Amino acid sequence: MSAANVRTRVRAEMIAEIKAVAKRHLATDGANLSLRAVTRDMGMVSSAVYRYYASRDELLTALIIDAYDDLGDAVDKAEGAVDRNDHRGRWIAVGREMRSWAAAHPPEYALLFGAPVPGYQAPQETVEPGMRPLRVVAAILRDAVAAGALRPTPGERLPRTTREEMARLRDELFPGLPEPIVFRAVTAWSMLFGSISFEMFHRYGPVLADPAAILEHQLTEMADYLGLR
Amino acid sequence: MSAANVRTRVRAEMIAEIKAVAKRHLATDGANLSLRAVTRDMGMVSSAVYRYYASRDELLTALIIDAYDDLGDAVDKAEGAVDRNDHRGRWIAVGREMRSWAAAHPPEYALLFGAPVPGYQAPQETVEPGMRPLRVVAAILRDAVAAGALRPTPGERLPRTTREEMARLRDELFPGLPEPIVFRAVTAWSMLFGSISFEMFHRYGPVLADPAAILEHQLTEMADYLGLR
DNA sequence: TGTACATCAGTGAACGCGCGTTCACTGATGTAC
DNA sequence: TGTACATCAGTGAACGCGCGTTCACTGATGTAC
Repeated sequence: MSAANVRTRVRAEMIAEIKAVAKRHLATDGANLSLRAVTRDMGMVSSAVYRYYASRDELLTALIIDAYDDLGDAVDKAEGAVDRNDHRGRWIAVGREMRSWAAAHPPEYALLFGAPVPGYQAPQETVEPGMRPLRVVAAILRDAVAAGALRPTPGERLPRTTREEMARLRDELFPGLPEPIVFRAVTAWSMLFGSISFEMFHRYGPVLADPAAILEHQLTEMADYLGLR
Repeated sequence: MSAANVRTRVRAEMIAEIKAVAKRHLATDGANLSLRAVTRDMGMVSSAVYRYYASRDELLTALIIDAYDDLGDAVDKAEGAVDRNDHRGRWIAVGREMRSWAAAHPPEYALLFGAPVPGYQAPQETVEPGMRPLRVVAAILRDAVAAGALRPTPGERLPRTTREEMARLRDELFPGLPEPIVFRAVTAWSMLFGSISFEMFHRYGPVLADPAAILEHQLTEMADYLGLR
């Protein structure tokens, strides 16, 4: 309750407002977000934002991290609500929630998963929050293997470079999983993003009537592919 | 050889040069392509470009159509080189060529398949060239069905809305194919784009050593999934 | 083949707008004694 | 509790740059007779 806390709190509120306004601008401007436009909306002078962010890129980074965390929280929550032994249901919950979140936050989705912003290099600190959903998938597969609930993949032979790649990925993300399963996880994950991106970026041509239903079915087919039962 | 042809030819060359320079700029500027920068590179005054394109968006549209056609040609050529009865090989050739083309033209890939350019609405004339590769896939599946070379998909029940959606898609793109096969084609296609986009937009985190090999294996798994033998 | 006229490409200046960032400043808020 | 000083948020002007598009113009190229 010290006096200092007032200034600190006001500062936190300002940061929150800047980000909120900036998020609204993402919707129309995409990645060429304008600091001046943001401050204009807030009734401030453009230079004032430099009390909070050292540059436009720093604000962009903050928005990216926020978005990844928001997505990560949503996925955690959705997946956490499913019975731990229902590995198939957990996987589907993750995919379904990824799509729901994207549909609810199109500009953020584009920012995180669309083409990189020209001239902007995402700093290291964005990497870890970006991995959260995939880590959840890794945990599901790990649990399934531990419970003996993963149908073995048909004895397939990965090419050597690919197998090494998957081993590397396992060490980072999928501890303890055999390479072919890591491989299938990557493939299913690609499918998920391809499908969501098609919908979000309107690449299906004519608008689909019920993209959620389509994804739902795709997720069950990918569950089979992953060997989840 | 009439005199008029000279002016016409020069004009065509100018258009080609404008597009070539604009393509180079796509690489650095992405979708916020600048007409002034293009004309500057050509040693022209900025207003001169209006003799060739009525607006920046018109130039963007021309670039998009060119890119779709370039991709379409590449896919046609790659797929056409495979034995007609090797349906599996034809599918793999399509996917492989899509990736090669993307890897060779990252800015064009981002333009076609990344997040939509803010404030730019792709006109109708870009739709048809954009469908070309998927039409090739449709032809492969049609041939495979006609040759009795498609393993039947396990008797799966699509949800009603999804089945209707697939029937609609069939009428547009996949004449004569049963809904479950259309569905699997859409899913495999999503996987392909997800995988290419992950690579092109650097969403795999650390750079992969051999993304082409990974995609190759993914394509064979998707061939199994499609029922191609 | 030569001449008068029409077409068209490219110029240069301008309009009106946008942007990120810096800097010296005012005035309010917080801290130390 | 009151006062002197330090911190910090926000201002307003400016720098130096970018952009798309319009417009009246010059001069070269092409066409009709």
